[in-house]
Amino acid sequence: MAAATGLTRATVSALVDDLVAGGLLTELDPPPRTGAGRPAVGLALSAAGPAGLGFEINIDYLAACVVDLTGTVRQRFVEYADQRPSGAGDSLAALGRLAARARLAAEADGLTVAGAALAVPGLVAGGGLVRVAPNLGWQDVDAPEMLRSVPELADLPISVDNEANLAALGELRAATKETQETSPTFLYVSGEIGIGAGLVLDGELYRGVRGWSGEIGHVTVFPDGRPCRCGARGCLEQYAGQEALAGDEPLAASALGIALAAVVNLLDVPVIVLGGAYAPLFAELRPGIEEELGRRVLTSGLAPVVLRPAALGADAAMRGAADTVIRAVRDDPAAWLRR
Amino acid sequence: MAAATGLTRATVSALVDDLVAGGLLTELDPPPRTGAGRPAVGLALSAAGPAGLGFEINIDYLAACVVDLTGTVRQRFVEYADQRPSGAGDSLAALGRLAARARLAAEADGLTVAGAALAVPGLVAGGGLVRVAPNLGWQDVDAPEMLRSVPELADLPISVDNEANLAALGELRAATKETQETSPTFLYVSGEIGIGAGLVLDGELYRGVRGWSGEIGHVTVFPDGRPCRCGARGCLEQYAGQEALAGDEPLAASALGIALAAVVNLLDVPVIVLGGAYAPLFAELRPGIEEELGRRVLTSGLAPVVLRPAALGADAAMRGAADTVIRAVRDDPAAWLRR
DNA sequence: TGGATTTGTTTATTGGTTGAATTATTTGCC
DNA sequence: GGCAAATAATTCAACCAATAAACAAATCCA
Repeated sequence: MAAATGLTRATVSALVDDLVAGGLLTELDPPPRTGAGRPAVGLALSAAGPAGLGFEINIDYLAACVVDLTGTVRQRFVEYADQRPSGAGDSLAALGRLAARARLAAEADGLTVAGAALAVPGLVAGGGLVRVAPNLGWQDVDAPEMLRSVPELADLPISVDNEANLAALGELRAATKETQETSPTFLYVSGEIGIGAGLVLDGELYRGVRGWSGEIGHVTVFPDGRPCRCGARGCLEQYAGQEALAGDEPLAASALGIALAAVVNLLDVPVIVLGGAYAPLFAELRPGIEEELGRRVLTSGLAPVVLRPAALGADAAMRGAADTVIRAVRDDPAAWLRR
Repeated sequence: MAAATGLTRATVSALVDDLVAGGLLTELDPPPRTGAGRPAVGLALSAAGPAGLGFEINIDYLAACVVDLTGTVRQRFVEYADQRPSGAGDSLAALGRLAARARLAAEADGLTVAGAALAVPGLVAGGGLVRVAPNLGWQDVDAPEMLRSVPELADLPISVDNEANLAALGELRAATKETQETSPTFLYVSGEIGIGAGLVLDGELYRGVRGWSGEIGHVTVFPDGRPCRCGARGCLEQYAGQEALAGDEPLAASALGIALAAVVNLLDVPVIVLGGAYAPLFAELRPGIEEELGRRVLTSGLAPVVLRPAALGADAAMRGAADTVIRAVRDDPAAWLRR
């Protein structure tokens, strides 16, 4: 570690001692074999320290999970039920109960939940206010406030973010764990009734100046095409949204390919992850998308764009939500130790 | 400054002393009036310290300039001549002579040129190799190597970058100076024979993983439209490139608007700057572009996209190039003091 | 078993920041 | 004109985190 950071061994020792004492790191009991010389003490993120509570509310399910520092899912609760008739109050109350169960189970397991984050399929303003979630029928819902009224969650900092953004973060965590790459760049595309995207640039989610990035569903594919509920014509959503997919649409893959080619031409994104309803359809969609990418991406001859399905499936958003909590601890461990 | 940085006045004093001694800052002679109490010593970036040498090679001109720490252009040389028949060797030799004149004039004026950067209308690989500059007829030209063979430039670090990227940096500098905003987000679009773009996110140029970002000219506008030299159909370049503009094209503004709407939907970019050949045509292009943006950007009802012409005109790229040198000094002044 | 090798700890030292006190220079009021 | 209040800059001892170098510990290999 000293070699990797440029600090002296003494400094690293002092810092590591603090982190071990604070429960963020643990020393591995069978020390790793390192060859000649005194064996190094193995270090790993602690599985007993702070944890993140992530939850998601979507059209047909509620879900909550607790993820520890190592990225392992320690608790996972899913409740399938159509949320559209419920209204925000009932949905959030039910989600609160689910989350409370997850938290209690995790703390019985020795974890300390450091915070919570909620994924919603809609536009979220700063402060966690859900501006509008069209498919849930929500408008201006103060989700953190309502969740905090559950006694078991009252003391937690609760943040809210868009489902596609958090799913992208979930996939980011999965990708950095899988490959060794520390700061990958990719676009996560979530096909639901609408189409959202989360853009990860150099290992960081790019939310846009006002948090309105990722609206790939309203990128124009056919300028004079079908009218969209947004008022424009030819939006991607009309050709590759869930309704279009259900209607045996030959245009879905091609339309996606055209829109994704624009993203790659603009941003030089080397990897595209297909999630939501696209994940199970990956095999069928792939050829059509790749054909358009190959044709329309200027640099496709130099390096082809990699296309893959979401590694976490439907859990991506909830896992990403939990990960935002973990990430906050990891980014400033001293703040956690001072608490 | 102590209040702004959170450091103590003692610390700020010590650091400022170093910067003044090193010629990076100067104390203002008539101290600014601050009200009651002992007047503060005014500080400003030194106009006599390190400076950046920026140059540009384009189809019909060569240009070089020297910009000081304050952002003021201290020397500016432009030589109009068609570079297409010249070949890379002759063009770079002529540019080298121009740059040498600029440097000597600047140093006679008390400046120390800290480095140089070159803007080219083409794809640049890491290390400054110009992969391809289609409109100059260049292929795999080691521009830094050839420029360093000019004796007056031999000792300078020379970098090379794409014209649109550097022009975006030039506009960034102009925008931060104009408004107080420290890290603006905008897209700079350069209309030349091809169409390039430089994307500035939160005050930083985003080059893409492999440096291939900004290829907005090959974003699809009409999927089954005109064939493009890149092999695809319906690329923006075919409708809003310089040739299309010259041909009295009613589609140029609308096509641009469609492509720009995609950028805004994806990235939530609040400002778009039109440069290159678009700058003088701004008034004509604006209504058509704004119409499409209003229609196709999902959040245009919440906050309209701001459209403006390039503040620096044709000098943007060269100024941006010089600014990269200045920026390096500003980002790590200690390195400059240690030199 | 002993030397080579690598890791971890101890120790005095250093360099940069802090905090409090001090000095300097103005404005505004009587 | 003089004095108080306000603000800025400097000085200096104390502190803290990181360093460097020496030392101790634990392994491998001959």
